[in-house]
Formats: sequence, C-alpha cells, structure tokens
Amino acid sequence: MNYEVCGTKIVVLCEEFNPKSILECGQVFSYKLINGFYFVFPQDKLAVVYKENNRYIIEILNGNIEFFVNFFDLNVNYAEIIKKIQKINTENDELILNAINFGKGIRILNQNKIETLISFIFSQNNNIKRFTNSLELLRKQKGKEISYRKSSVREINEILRENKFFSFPTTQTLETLDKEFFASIGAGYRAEYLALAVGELNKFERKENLSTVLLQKELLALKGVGVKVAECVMLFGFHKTDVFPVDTWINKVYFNLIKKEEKINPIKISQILSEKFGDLSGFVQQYLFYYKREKNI
DNA sequence: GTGCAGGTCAGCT
DNA sequence: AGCTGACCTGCA
Repeated sequence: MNYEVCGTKIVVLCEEFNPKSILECGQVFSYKLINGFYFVFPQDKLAVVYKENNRYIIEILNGNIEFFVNFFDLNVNYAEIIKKIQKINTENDELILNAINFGKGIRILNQNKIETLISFIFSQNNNIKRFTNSLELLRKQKGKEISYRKSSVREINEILRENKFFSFPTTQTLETLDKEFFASIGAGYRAEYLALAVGELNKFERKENLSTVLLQKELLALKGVGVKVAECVMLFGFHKTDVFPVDTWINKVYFNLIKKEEKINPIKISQILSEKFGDLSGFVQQYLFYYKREKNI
C-alpha cells in the first residue's frame, strides 16, 4: 500500500510522491503554493499538501478520501512504472535515468476532462503566468467559493482566512460562456476557440472507453485543439498514458540530446517516442519535461 | 522597441 | 503531406 488514511488525512508512505514535482511538472494549473503549503483545488474540491514527520500529508479540506486517492493516482505503483521504463530505455540511458531520478516524485494526476480541455486550450502559444491568471479569473467569476473544514494545523487555518479558493465552473455554466467573456479574462484570440469548445462539452463527459486513436480524432475536431493540446488532454484528463505530448521543451530536449541532426517535426517526434515507450510514454514525457524545465539541461 | 510564451490554423506549394 | 506567416497580450 502506498498510503494510509487517518481521518481526513492521507499519509503517503511511498517515495514516489513529491508535491512540488507533481504539481509543477506542467500537468495541472489548479493549485497554489502559499508559505510552503500546496493548496490543490481540482473542480470544486480542496486539499492541502505538506510534509510532517518526514512524510507527506494530503489533508482534505473539501471532498472525500476516495476522490483524492484517485486524483493523486495513489493506487498505482510508481516504483514499478519506473522499473519498466528503465528496462525499455536502451539508448539515451543517462538522460532518461537522470530525468527519472530527478523527478521520481512525479505522479500523473487524474483530472477532470472538461477542466483539462479548457485549461490546455488556454495554454497554446501562451505563457504559464498569463493563462493561469486567466484560469483564476474564470474560477473567480464563474465558479463559486469553495467551503472548507478547519485544518488541524494552525498555520493552514491562517492561510485559509486570508485566501479564497474558487471552484472550476460547472459544465452547465461553461456552456453559457461566450467569446466576449473569454476575451474579457485575457484569452486573446483563443476566446473564439474556447467559446466553440464549451458548446461541445457534452461530447466529452463520457469518453473514457474510446481508444486513443478515436479520442484524438474527436479532440482534433475542435478548433484550437491541435495534436499537442489533444495529447495533453488525453494524458492528463483521460489518463491515456500511451501518448507523448511534444511541446517546445520536449522539442528542445529531442534536438539537443537525442537526435541532433535531421529535420523533424513535433508530430513525428511524438510518434517516434510513443512507439518506443508505449503505455509508459506519458510518464517518460513528464519526467523529461520536468527535468528540462527545472534544470535547463 | 522587440521577442517570446507547454501551438494552431489557413493558405500556400 | 509538408511548410510558413499570423496570431491576442503581458512581461522581460
């Protein structure tokens, strides 16, 4: 077992859990680091993650244990995943080994499909600071304030008194939002894409049984969703770990460290890497992305 | 002022 | 199929 439940707290027992790596490896934008505490607010839930007695605690402030066990993917054995990756990894040994070693606390979260889709449409050709700000405005203006139970930690209660957290808007609310609204929260030219996407949300509520190929086809049919965003949505929202999203960072890693010579586009890179790593692609992508971003290798 | 940011689309060959 | 320029906008 990777964890132990203690009232409203989940005590994480394995080594493959690190809130910084998990939350800052680029898969999620519904969190905030305040005074060393990671506040995580997927959908309309709220939890705070911190270290205590050399163990990580996920304290649930709104929501239940089951939700956050699933959210943090706690029933999956990441030590096994890492072992499997190391077996596949034949060339480029050092790069991948270093990336895993650096980011072994990463886990791929199980996020809401709609929230992931909307978030990643905002992300295209944008910078993180700017679009996370847009997402915060979206929550503040169209979500509702998340209520919470008191923490057992005094400092957390102090933070809660000074900070409000807002839920991601419901699908029903999202469906009412138009281009002008998205433009007003700084979406830029993506406002049109978002307005069109919220009109098609009903399609994506129950698509987990779809194969990766068919799901990608449906996502690509949305205007403003290209291969990279589609793959992020599939990986982070649908837990399809057999895709390898290639963004500017993975692109740089590929050219600088893997294949320096030939001219090759991101879609091809994604194909090559996902063929190589199969169902482990998503994990490898996150290790490499985080390693590149943090260490700028 | 200029260039860039976890890309994508339309309009070309 | 594959390539290229344009694209909102805030911030360095």
